[in-house]
Amino acid sequence: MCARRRDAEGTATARAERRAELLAVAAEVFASRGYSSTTVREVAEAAGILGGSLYYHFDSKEAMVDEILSTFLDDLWDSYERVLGAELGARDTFAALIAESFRCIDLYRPAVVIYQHESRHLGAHPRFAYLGDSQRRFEEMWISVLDRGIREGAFRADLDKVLIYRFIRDTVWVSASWYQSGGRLSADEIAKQYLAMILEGIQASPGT
Amino acid sequence: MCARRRDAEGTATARAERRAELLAVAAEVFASRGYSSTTVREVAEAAGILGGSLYYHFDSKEAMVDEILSTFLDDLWDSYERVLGAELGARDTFAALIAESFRCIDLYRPAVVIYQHESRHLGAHPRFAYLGDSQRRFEEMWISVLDRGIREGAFRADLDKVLIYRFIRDTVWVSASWYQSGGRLSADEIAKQYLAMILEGIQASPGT
Amino acid sequence: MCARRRDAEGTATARAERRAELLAVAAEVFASRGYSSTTVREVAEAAGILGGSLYYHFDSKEAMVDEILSTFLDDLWDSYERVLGAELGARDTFAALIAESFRCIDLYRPAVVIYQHESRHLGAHPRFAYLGDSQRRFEEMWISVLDRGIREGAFRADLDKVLIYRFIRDTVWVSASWYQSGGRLSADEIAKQYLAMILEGIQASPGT
Amino acid sequence: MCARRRDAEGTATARAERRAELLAVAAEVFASRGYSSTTVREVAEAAGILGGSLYYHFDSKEAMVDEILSTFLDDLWDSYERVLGAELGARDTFAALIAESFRCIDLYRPAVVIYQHESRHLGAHPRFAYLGDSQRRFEEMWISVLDRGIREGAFRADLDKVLIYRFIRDTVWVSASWYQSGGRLSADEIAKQYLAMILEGIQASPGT
DNA sequence: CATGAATGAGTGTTCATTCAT
DNA sequence: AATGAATGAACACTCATTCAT
Repeated sequence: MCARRRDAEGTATARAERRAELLAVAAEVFASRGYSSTTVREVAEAAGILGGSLYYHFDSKEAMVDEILSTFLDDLWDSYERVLGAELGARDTFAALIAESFRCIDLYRPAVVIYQHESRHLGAHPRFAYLGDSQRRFEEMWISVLDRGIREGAFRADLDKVLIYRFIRDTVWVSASWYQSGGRLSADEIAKQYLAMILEGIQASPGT
Repeated sequence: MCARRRDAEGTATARAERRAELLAVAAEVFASRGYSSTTVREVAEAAGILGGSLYYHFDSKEAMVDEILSTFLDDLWDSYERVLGAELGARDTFAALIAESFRCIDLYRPAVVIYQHESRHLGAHPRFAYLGDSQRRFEEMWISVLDRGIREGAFRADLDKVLIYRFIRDTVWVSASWYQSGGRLSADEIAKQYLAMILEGIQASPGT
Repeated sequence: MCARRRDAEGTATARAERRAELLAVAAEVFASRGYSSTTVREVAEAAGILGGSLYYHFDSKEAMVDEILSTFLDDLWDSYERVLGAELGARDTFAALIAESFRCIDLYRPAVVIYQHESRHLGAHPRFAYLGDSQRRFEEMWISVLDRGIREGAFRADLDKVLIYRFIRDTVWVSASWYQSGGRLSADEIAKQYLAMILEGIQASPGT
Repeated sequence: MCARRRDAEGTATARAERRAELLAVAAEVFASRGYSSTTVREVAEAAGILGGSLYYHFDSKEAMVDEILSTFLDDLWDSYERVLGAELGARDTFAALIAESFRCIDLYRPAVVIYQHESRHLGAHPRFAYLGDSQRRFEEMWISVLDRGIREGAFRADLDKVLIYRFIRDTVWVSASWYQSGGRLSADEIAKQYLAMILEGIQASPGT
């Protein structure tokens, strides 16, 4: 019985590991070649197997992106909620959200790239309704943090709130398209400098 | 003679106008659905004709994007060169380049969106080598302006130059994906506020 | 009235001439590129007009080959019948038929080439049933001449009649594919040497 | 181990056999309907599969003809070289070449037919440059054999050499268009009678 | 007579997917 | 788990043909 359970666990784990391996490969390929221009054969080839064999592990090409994207988004929202639950001041919340975003970019770079390129396109299918939901929730969250920051006097009041939101969102998330884990600059370092640019701008301070 | 010339001009113009019309439609569709996921039939349908009819005007789907992208890039570089030729200070050059960029986003929004989504993918073909060339030239130009600004004391010296470049490039150009000509905010207004955010940041000034 | 008739005749003639011109061009193009691989546009271009304009003169691409082939076959059969009507001996009939064949190759080279390449393919359509009829009549005629020649002692009796027929037919008609009117050898000269080879072979005579 | 090797051989062989089967079908269809008027779907249907399925085995329609033609030409030239290497007299070389030609017509009838109908057309593409090469080599070879035969006194000197060459080439190879393997006359028998006609002609000998 | 824009059926080809092995 | 042959719908593109001008 014990042996059996160990076996069952072993194969279940092995299966999950193989899935994860294949998804990592798929994410990388989808990110670099684009989801719809990538063929299932290319994904399979990158994984060292034949096209048809992927269908033992996944129901469809769509199911692969689905899992890639939802895994990433689930982790992202978990971390965002942890930050929001800490009940910090607006500025510190803001800084923490930026840091968490870069952490996720570091961890899920291919998924982020796919998200940016394909979310509008995929969002049309009911299966991917969660992409739109996430986006809306995302906007609400940031606008609310910005709002609070303006009320608290941490952020400028002379700018359009929605414009600030988009400015930040775009600049942060698009960095996934050039970010390289293990590159010249760490995710932390990029996060730090990006936070500085967003908050203080790139202009030399008059007093410096 | 006069009639003849008018006729000749008329037909040549009519042809060019039809091309421009169809290209505008194609650009819009490519931008919203993605180049490779858009079928030629969809473009044609959006133009109110049948798929095959597009081939009377254009050699291929590729030829369409080619014309869309190169028209945009030609105009962009013309205006950039006008700015650089004016020999302003680094800060003013910087501001003028941002303004010109937003002017082009306003004029060529679909082309810009296509450029961002497809340039890496298309750049692989020799036909689209100019996309890579443009990108390199673009980076050199901005880095050189930033360099000059740092030397002139206009920009902060404590940030990574390449990071600043990417920060600006991403934030400016990605705005094409949500910008709506005739929307709540004009291109000029967006350019102004973006310039403020880039230069001064979103943090409330201590003295205010 | 007289002027009118002259005009009417003039235009009717002009029309017929234009048709003939266009058919000559079409025949040349069909012969060199193959009927089905030749596009109507290519024919038109070779004639210096646009594709659609051919439809003022002809009902269809098919109608063009039809006219090209039937014109040739009508002339061929007229001349064959003249030969057969002369009631010569088998050998002289044979020689005259060969000569007439080469005369037609000279006059209708492109039509002959088209006939050889496309007759089986076109013959499937009821419109081109006459191609098959012609072929059958052709075989009967030659077999009967050969038969008579064998009975008269002019031709060898130790060979398969059908084989002789095919041997001659192939060697004569295929020459259309390389024959050039106005080339090094005239049609007459080729006819003479071919007749010699067919009758006497290429072996050196023992007595020479 | 033995089982494995058999398996490996088995699959490789099975694949090669399937290719050969499909190529044989394709050759037959191309030969009877013409290469460019034959659709890939027709080839597939003749093979009992669907159009797209052919692309599992072959890269393109072009790749199919390519393989069909080059397989035939490779074998043809191998056998020609064996004949030429035997260093026989001109007449025997001549006879052996004719015999080998008919052997190849018997073996590769559809390929021969395709070669005759499409070689000019296909030869334009660089991929099929070997068709032109083969043709030139072919002419050189025959002309040289004829030359030698004339010098040796085996062949008549009063005929145009190039004309003899074309006479033979056409008459021999066009026979592929009507030859039926397993028909009334065997390839050997046809070769024998053709050789007789070419060498001695069809005229009754004076002494007989 | 000829143009040029459009049609629509059909072509070669691709590709996600299936399934017996 | 993976293979490999096959499917079939969809794609970019071609081309004979039409027709208002």
